Amino acid sequence: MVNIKDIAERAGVSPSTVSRALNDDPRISEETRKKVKEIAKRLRYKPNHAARSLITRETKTIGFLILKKEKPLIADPFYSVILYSAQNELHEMGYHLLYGIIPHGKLNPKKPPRMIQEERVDGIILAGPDMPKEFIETIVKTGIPVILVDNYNENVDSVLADNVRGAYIATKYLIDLGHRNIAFASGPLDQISVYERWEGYKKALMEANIEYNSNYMVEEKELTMKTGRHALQILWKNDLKPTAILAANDPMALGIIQCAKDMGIKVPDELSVIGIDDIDLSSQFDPPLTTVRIFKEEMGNITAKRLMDRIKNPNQPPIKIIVSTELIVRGSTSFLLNKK
Amino acid sequence: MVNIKDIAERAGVSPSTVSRALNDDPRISEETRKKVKEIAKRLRYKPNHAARSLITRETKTIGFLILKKEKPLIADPFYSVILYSAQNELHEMGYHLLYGIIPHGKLNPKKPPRMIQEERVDGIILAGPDMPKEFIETIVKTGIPVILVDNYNENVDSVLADNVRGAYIATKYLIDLGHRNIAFASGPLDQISVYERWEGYKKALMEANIEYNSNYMVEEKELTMKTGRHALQILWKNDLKPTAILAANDPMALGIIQCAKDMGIKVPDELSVIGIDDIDLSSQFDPPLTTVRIFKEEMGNITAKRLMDRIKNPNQPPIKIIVSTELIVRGSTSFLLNKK
DNA sequence: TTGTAGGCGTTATCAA
DNA sequence: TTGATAACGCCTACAA
Repeated sequence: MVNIKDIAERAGVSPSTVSRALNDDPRISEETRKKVKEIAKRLRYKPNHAARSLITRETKTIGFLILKKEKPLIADPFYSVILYSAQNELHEMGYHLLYGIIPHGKLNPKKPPRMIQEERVDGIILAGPDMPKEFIETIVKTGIPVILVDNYNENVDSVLADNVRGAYIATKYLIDLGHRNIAFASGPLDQISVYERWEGYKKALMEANIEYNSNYMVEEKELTMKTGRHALQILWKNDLKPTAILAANDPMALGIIQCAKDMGIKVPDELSVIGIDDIDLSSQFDPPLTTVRIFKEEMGNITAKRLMDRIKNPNQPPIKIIVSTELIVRGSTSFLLNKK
Repeated sequence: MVNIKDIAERAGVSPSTVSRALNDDPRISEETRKKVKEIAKRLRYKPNHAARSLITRETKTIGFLILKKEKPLIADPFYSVILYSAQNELHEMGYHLLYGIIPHGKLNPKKPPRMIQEERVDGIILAGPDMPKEFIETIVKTGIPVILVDNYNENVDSVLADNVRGAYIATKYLIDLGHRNIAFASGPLDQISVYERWEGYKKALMEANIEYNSNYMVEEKELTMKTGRHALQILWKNDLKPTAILAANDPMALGIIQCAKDMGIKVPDELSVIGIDDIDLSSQFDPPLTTVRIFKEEMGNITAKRLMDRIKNPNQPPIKIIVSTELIVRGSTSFLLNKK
């Protein structure tokens, strides 16, 4: 690979002049700058990253860390989109993305990840709600800029969807359709986004003077189609069956719809179902799922931008960025039919 | 961050001794080695990556490149799994993964990606069937070790699922169930894996002396539930309707099942449907999808391992690794019922 | 078995 | 406006 010295020789100047010309140092003559740049281009010169970062102490690389649970070895499409859009944004700004996925068992919350210890990254994105608090704080202590996506910690920047409002507008929509017996098929409440959705659900009920009924709330361990099915079976044991269900996310909603079909319950005539996420599948389902859209791509972009900003200006107080949500009405919800 | 000099001082030896002790150079005394390592550990020393790679010319980093189409901004779960398992394997071997996603329009096939030009990676994984040939060859020309996943090029290593056999065993299974009118809901044939699946399908027909009927083949532009639905509608226009359909992948198969339900066609009684991929959803579907399992995780692992091997021993001829496939019988297929 | 010195490619400092 | 020189942290001849 061609280096700065090669260019210097050909241009008849010193290596430091070349370096300055290439970095647009103002105190270099237009003439030499031009000449140097031309030669550099002709020779397809690219600065050696290791050498540069050794002295500048900048890697122009951002780490993206995500935790992996044992059981569902699925890569969650939600984070795939975040990953994509974040890297896209970073690339525009001349940064690279170092991707790390930590198997759940292997995490040592007291030890910063290798990419930080080896000084391979200038900042780090922590994705997902199950990042242990202690681990986050270990990383913060290293002094590296950090940002959280789909998670919250008061000491660092974070980007979240407006889950409270998302669940709220979904529930309110059901109420406006005439429903009163509205259930919430929940996931693990220790995940902040799930918890917030639960809050939004309750808030809408309260505003409509509908009493919260704990029999209408099922807390599942996971957010999958399978647990959705399971939730419906539990809910259906109630004497007074719900006429509408808000699911904590789309896969659960889809599971509920499927299970309802199996049980001979008509969706949406006998049961309205609404999800949260707007995954791709939802629009293709039968019936197409009414749901709350999360702007995932925007979340990824914003995460990247905010992290860059913090790297440039480190002395800012932590902020929490809430990305709005939007109701998408499709076919899985309908007016309450007066059957009794 | 603590460096080799800090350790040297504390240990009362020279920096080079520290370096040697840490790298297990045999001509260092057990005693000093022990002492040095202990201090290093206590001080949480991690070698600075930039400095090391500047001299060793090794980055201990592998690039993972994937193309992004304009339309479906979805991150394909297939590659998410490959990505995960490859990075997992690389991590075990002390390597990092630099993730790059190229928007389809932005690709310049004549220009190696920035991560290569800046010498940030020791090798590169190219994922996906739509990587332009010219681009692959541009990269090969740089001399960097390359491996392809779900794609093939005679000049480089590649890892593929055994698509021919997968489609073959699926089709054969349908034939063994008594079906004769078997359709193939295809995706774009310029994708190697789709093409191979088509071949496997034809091979099974031929062996059973069933004539290939081009009316039973629909080539869709994409491999989604939507195109699956569309394919069924086309196929159903035939005078002699198929009694079984092999879909080019699982989402298409699921779309076919859904559409069949809408049209009042009973699956599997009136129509057997079989997919290829075994995505997570398939087992949860109603009816659960009979499909051909692709060992995605294994493909990712093997890709990483082979690339490492090639980095260590560069002078090997290119090889093509075919990972076997496996039939998973579930509920979407059944014996042909004699209705006429 | 260990230490000294030089160099990897780049940028930063100090002179000129 | 430019050049020489040092330095970043590590590794590796060569010397001791």
